[in-house]
Amino acid sequence: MALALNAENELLKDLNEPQKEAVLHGDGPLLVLSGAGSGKTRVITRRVAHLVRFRGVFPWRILAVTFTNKAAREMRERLVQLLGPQAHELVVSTFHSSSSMILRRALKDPRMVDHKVAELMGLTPSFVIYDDGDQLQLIKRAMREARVDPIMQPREILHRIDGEKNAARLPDQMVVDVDDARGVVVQKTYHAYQKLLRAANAVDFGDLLLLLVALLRQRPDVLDQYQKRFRHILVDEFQDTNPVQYELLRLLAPPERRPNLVVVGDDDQSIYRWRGASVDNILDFPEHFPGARVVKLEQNYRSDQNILDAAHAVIRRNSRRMPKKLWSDRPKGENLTLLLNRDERAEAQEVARRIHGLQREGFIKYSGMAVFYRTNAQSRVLEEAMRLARVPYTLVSGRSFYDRAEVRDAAAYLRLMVNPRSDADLLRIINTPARGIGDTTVERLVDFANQSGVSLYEASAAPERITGLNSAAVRRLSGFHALVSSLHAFAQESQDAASAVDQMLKETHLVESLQTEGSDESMTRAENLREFLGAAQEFDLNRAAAAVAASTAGDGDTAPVPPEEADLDTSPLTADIPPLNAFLEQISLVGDADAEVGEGRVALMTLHAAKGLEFDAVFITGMEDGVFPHSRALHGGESEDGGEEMAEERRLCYVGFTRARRRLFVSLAQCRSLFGELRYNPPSRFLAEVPQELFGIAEQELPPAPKEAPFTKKKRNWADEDDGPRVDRTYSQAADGEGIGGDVRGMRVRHEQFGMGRIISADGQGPNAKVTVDFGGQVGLKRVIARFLLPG
DNA sequence: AATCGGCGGCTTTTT
DNA sequence: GCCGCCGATT
Repeated sequence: MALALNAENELLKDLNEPQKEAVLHGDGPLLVLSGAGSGKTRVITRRVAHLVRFRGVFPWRILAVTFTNKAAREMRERLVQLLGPQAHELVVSTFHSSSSMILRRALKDPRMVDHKVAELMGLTPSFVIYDDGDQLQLIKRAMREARVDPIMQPREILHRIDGEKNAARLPDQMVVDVDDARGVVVQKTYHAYQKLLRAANAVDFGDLLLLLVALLRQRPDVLDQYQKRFRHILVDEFQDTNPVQYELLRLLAPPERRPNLVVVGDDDQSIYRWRGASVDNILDFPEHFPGARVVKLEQNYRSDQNILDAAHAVIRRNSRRMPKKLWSDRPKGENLTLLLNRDERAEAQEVARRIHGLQREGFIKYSGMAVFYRTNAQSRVLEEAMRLARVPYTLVSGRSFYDRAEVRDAAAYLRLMVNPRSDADLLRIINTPARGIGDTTVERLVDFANQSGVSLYEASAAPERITGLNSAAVRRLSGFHALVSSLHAFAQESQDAASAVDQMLKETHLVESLQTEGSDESMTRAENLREFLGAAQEFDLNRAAAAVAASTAGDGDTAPVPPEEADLDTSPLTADIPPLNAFLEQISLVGDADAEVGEGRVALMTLHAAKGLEFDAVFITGMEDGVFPHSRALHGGESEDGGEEMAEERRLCYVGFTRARRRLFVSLAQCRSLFGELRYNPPSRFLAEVPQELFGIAEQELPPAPKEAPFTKKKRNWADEDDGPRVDRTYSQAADGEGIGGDVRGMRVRHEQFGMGRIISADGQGPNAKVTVDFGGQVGLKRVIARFLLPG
């Protein structure tokens, strides 16, 4: 017993009081309001470990959900450290991934064979998950088939459908006013779209949650099973839950039963409202779950006080917050630094220069620094500056590897292997590599399939029945059908993902066809496909290792299962999913998990991507009204959400600031080109909200901004220059704003292609102003865009 | 069947 | 300013 106590103390020793309270909280709902850097992951992992080791809870009774795979992986790793192999019996995964697994299990369950859940009709356990691109394709098809008025962009319809799914509404449950033409379009398309998905044995991301909710609502027997199993549910980043996710939680943990539901989050860090997340979920939690205990974690262990003060100064302007204030017993630390720049290039240069400086001082490594921006479009200039200044950097952006065309092709083949009904995948690769099946043939195939009510794959089985096809087309189609059919048969037998990938690459000749092309680019693509095979091999190895670990767990000294629950399924959710399906699931839901921030490199990312990370030094660029806060949020007062958009921008700013441990640089440009146009934005309102005394003095003189830029010079080679204060020479020919800059006639100019010349006449304004130039000799008169000219 | 050019669009994007 | 889509062209 003494030993156990010591072990327990070990588990609690470096926790502060509220953290301990959350870890030791007994039964019933608990809301942990956890400010930035206050150790929330630590609370969740310690609580899980405590439940298992000191409260006799079986690990398989615990469901821990996160939003991102990265968060899930980190949590799992920490739990393995705390619990050893037993941790593999826990369910630690994302909402989507656990929903997907529960759905697959349910579809497989013999009791479900005649499942009465209409929304699930047509789905088999090997359903595939459609991504963004697939969705859009399907939307277009749905629009055609439902014959809707093309008054809306497919993208917009998709977005609206997504919204409906996030709100847990099926097509029939959509609330549409008859006069609302657009709403009618959305609803009709939504109906057709769902039909197409089911016909293809496919789901989209939204379906994973929505269909599970529908299933649990209509099948009390299934619901009961999971309610009984998961006696402890923990949710991370709860501020980002959307209504379906919340509904799912309420089904699994009904409020009236005082469930052991622990949600952890920070309303101030809710930045995904536009994706359907609802801050109300966290704000109203105590109401929805009567008797919920609330614990606040307000001690920040990450940032110096100055940084926290700045962050607080910004976030306090939001109304409708849970009252709390972060504090730290860390020193005040360095002042914040404001970087004023003439334009976005100067800004990027300055950031690169400061990064060099910090690195040279020796206290902060490249890997401890990050540059944030509001929109991806801003990254280009920053990247360029980093390259020229020889600052090693990584661009942190989602899931690059699996987004490459050739990898997606390979994935499409794999999905067809497990699910030949997947029309979107078939259309993607029917002529990849080129096998002479052109648009006309495909069109006829699609028509035929529609008329016969079968999938494209099935339709291609008897191509001679398709009207209008010549014999060559018939032959090619049946060849293609044979290929898919053979791959499908192989997949049924295959015991691991890698052999299936290998077989697929062999039979399709994807790699060879790229190699015959011979260009550098196609060689890289071929290489990517081999890497894809490598990923499958690695996946198999990991899976084997996890299986071993799970089988050796299980013999702990936890309490016995009560006899009435003896038939409860306690196996890992991943059990029984065939390897190839599991691999595909990982590709769809996890993406490129290994593409981690490079060691020894500065990280460049959007503010959204920065959530959950921390760095010694942070640069926030583009601190201008219109950039950050984004222009869309600027005129938000009268919009339907009453300034919620601005509130979200402010939370984003708070997230950005609180990523910094020691140094925070905020940077703005007096003007920047946006959509090819020079824009003069006022400094961000968030800057004005930060008390002056937190800043050192703005260190640079702000050079006068250019008004118009008739000549954009080629990039200077910044890296070759010294580090002194610089005056960029890009706009040495600043003009006065009239026409393309006063009278330019007669001016000597140089053009990259045409050489030297003299301006004859000019017309137009702004970036697309054109001039007629006499280049003399063979070239003669040319009308060119003024931007492409250098001063001669 | 592949390529070229014009046109529109355009925040963020865990899954 | 850049990308992606669509239609037209060879």
